[in-house]
Parts: sequence; structure tokens; C-alpha cells
Amino acid sequence: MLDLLANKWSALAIGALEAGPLRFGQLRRLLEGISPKVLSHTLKRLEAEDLITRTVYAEVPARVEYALTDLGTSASIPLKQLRDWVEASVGVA
Amino acid sequence: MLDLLANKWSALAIGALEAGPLRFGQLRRLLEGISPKVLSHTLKRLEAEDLITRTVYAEVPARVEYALTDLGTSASIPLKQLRDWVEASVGVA
DNA sequence: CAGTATCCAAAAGGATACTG
DNA sequence: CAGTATCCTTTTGGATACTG
Repeated sequence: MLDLLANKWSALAIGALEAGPLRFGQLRRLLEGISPKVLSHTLKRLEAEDLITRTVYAEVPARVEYALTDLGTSASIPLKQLRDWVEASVGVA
Repeated sequence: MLDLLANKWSALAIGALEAGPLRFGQLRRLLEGISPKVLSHTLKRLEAEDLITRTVYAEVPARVEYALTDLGTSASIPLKQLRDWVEASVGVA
């Protein structure tokens, strides 16, 4: 589990989902530089750890939304603090 | 920088140093399972990012101590919260 | 749109042996 | 004691093309 959160993309993806559910393409744009393969794998790992849910809406075109679970929401708190620290320390360093 | 903290061993090493300076061998025992090579590399990266200091004492046998810098200490706060979350969530999951 | 497949490079991790 | 050297495996990341 620590292995999972101790991952740049996982931490950023959870951060992106803090404000609400997002679709694959939206996540891809928010997480600049991530390739579809890596994003896909990252989301699967997060889903396997029960940090996010994957919901498919039977529409045309298909819509898939990713959202934080309660566990994921609880994880987002310390993760946000870590991201905030990084951002703050950039100015220092 | 996020890449650095987003790393299992880095996060654990900083946690180990929270209580005070430690020597290489002490860190090695505390971070169970880490190999000397990986520990060495981890410490070098942390030192390069100015999160820890490496001090060599001219004794026989040689003594080398690693300690958190102010920056490292400030990083240890969010990292500890993350580790605490992981520990708490283990019981839940 | 939401991925998967393929190929590949780079980084991280791990075991073990050896050295100043 | 405090590492470094070597070898090898696993993980992660990244580009690009393709599909249900």
C-alpha cells in the first residue's frame, strides 16, 4: 500500500480526483505527460487497492468515470499535505 | 522532488531519522530488507536534495552519521501523516 | 471515448561479494 | 564500520499505433 501511494502518478491522480469524478480523457489532460498505458495501469492499481471506483455508463459514446472511494478520500488528505509541502519547498530550494 | 519523496525507501528513511541522527548500519537494521546498495543510493539522493546531511567523524573505526536538515524535518511532517494513514488503513482494509 | 498492444529505455530494487 | 562493485530481475515510464 505504501508502495502504491509512494508513486508520483498515483499521488497526482488521487489529487486530481479530489474535486470530483473524472473521465479517462480528463485525467489524461490533467496529469500532463502521462501516457495512456501508464494512466490505465495506475488507475487499475488504485482500483485494486480500493482507493477509487470505475463506473461505466452505458451511453454512446461510452463514458467511464473514476471517483475516489471513502478510503481514497481519506488518503487524499495526507497526500495533499505532501503535495503542498513539495510545492512550498520548491520556492525554498 | 516529488519523485524523490514518492519513494518507499526515502519516506521510510526520513521517518527513521525523525528521532535523531543514525549511522549507516543502524539505518540498515531499521529499514528491514534494504540492501546496502539501495540504502547508499537512497541516502545520496536525499543528501543531494538537501533533506539530510552526511557527517563523517574521524574516529577509528570511522563513524558516519545521517541527520535530517531543516528541510528534511519539514518534509517529515507530511510524510509521517502519510505513513500513519497507511498504518491506519491497513486495519481497515 | 477509453482504453489495449507492442516495443523499448530507464530507474529501482535485490543478492552477494568484496574493500578502505 | 561503511560502504562500493557486479550482476541480474522487476517495476515504471514513455511513444506510438491500433481497437471495441
